[in-house]
Amino acid sequence: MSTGTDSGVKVEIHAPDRADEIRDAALTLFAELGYRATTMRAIGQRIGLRGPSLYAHVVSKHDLLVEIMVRTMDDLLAGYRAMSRESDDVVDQLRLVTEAHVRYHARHQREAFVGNREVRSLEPHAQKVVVGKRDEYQREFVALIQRGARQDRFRVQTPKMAAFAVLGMGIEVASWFRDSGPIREDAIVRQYGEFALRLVAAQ
Amino acid sequence: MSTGTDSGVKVEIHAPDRADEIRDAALTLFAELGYRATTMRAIGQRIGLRGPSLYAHVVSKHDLLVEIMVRTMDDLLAGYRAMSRESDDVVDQLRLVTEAHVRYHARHQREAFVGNREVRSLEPHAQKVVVGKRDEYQREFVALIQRGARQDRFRVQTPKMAAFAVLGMGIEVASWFRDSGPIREDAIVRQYGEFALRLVAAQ
DNA sequence: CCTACCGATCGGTAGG
DNA sequence: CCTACCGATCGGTAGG
Repeated sequence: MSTGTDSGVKVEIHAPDRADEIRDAALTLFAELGYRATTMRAIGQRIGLRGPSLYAHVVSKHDLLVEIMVRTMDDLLAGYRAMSRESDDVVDQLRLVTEAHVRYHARHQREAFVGNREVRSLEPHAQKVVVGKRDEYQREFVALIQRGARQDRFRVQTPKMAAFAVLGMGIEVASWFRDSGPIREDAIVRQYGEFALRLVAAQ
Repeated sequence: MSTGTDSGVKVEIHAPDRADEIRDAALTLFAELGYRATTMRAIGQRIGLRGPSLYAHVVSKHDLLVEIMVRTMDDLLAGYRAMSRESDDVVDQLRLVTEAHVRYHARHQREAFVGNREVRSLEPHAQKVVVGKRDEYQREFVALIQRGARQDRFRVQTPKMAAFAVLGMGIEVASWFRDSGPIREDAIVRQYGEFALRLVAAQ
């Protein structure tokens, strides 16, 4: 066991066991084909197992989706909190949390794609949990922009709309960013941080 | 037959026949459940038919998806072109095409959701056609922002990133806008048009 | 971790 | 536009 950084957040790194391998294979296929179109057989095939063998390590296909989506939202929330603690200045905070948001979506495209596409594939209870976390994440951005507006550092009429615009442009990075493309991850992250400040007309 | 306006574009309005009814029911279910999870029986049920009866009006389930997605991209492209013809000023143009983009995503949430979620459910040929149209739409925004940058009306380092940011924030409107919510469609449309100009630091 | 297999679902066709 | 039905797929279990 050791610790590493990802989006600036300390995360546990441990030797990947079978369950982790399965989750990773599932994530790849859920992103490529969609949850419904992915079969347990295909997930097994990616790691040299037969479909039924997976059930020694995971509860069900649905449970794989839940674990993936809960982890995604927890990582985003942890990234937000870590970054907002880095500064007391609301302008810096908005830049930092936007950068973390965009970096996550550039680096974790599979998670972002599945998270946005498969919410409706979750059973009602799991959906409530995941949507709750997503709403919490969104509310953090809204509250931050409201704070900035109250301090007269941001010029926005509706903090909610500005927050959703910042979140939305960042989410879409997951759909077009390619590691092999001409635009570097750091360039995107910095540029979108700047875009966020422009959006709220930061003073 | 008569004509109406939608996103400022003249579109043919005709008495909806069975095929239109089926497409609309399919669109609703594709958006709610996803393409794979939607059955022909369920589509039929929404309009009082049995599953097999649909085949008198449509070729296949896949063909329904193709028709829906091609129409979506054609409507977006037509909206873009209609709006960009409304002005010679690049600042006005960016505001107008962003407004049309956002209005489409506020009004056609089902189409937007399916369009973004189900590209990978298309057969290779159909996927090439739809992705081609989407790329064309994106290139229009990039070219417009490049033009504005050359005229020194926009201050952007990478027109492509600014274009994708504008497109992305608008696309996400389809995920959170609710007709019954506190924010009115016109308010969103105007605000996002303004956001686009702020993003490119329009002079 | 495997093979064999069950039960259910579903797109599409046959034949009226 | 319907009922009856085929052929294929798939999540998950049994039993080793």
